[in-house]
Amino acid sequence: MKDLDKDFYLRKTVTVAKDLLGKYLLRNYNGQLIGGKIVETEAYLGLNDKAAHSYGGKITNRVKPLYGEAGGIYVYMIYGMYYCLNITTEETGTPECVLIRAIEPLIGLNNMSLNRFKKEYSNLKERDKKNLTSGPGKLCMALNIDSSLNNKMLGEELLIVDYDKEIEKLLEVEEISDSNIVEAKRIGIDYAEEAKDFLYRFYYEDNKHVSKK
DNA sequence: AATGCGATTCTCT
DNA sequence: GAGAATCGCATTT
Repeated sequence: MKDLDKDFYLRKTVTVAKDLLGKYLLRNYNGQLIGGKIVETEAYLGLNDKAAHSYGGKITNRVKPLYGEAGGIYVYMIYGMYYCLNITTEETGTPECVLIRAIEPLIGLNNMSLNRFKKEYSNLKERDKKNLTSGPGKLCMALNIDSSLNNKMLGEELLIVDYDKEIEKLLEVEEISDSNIVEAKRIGIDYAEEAKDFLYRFYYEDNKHVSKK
């Protein structure tokens, strides 16, 4: 199990967003790994993307991580109560990133359930099992991702890896097989004028942990 | 110093 | 489908 190379993130943001589907997002949590398979992402391009925090190349305290090295972590708070996780892409100085919108929970189910619902996973109804990590705020809650990770690099507390034998051993439930990748408009950015129609959202068509169909 | 609001989620209806 | 929760940050005074 090895973190993806920096070169993976040193590519077009839209390409990275699409290629992150199927990778495994893992959180180092109390000495254990918890997480699952990425099933939904969005690309945010920066300079010409009115939906992006870095639109026009603005540099504020909040968005500084976006200007850092590819493979960095950008976590911001939204609506005063949720966090969203992004991974930076492209060359240093190019403020672009990929928002991780949903994962399929596969490893550390009970820990994720306790973080989200203060209940054992075995006590969850089907509805809540589906709800565990099916949204950007939800997955941050389940994986205990907050602003303490902001502006750090992937690899220690948080990592993204390819499927391999080690991952296979950690799986606690059967995976949903990868289906068609859908390209869609991004969620929650109706204010972004022409950018609201960009097809920068990607998800697996048949995966039930995608936030919205 | 004050204001306005959001890359969301949950609970009702 | 509508409304509330809740606060850090960007922008304006």
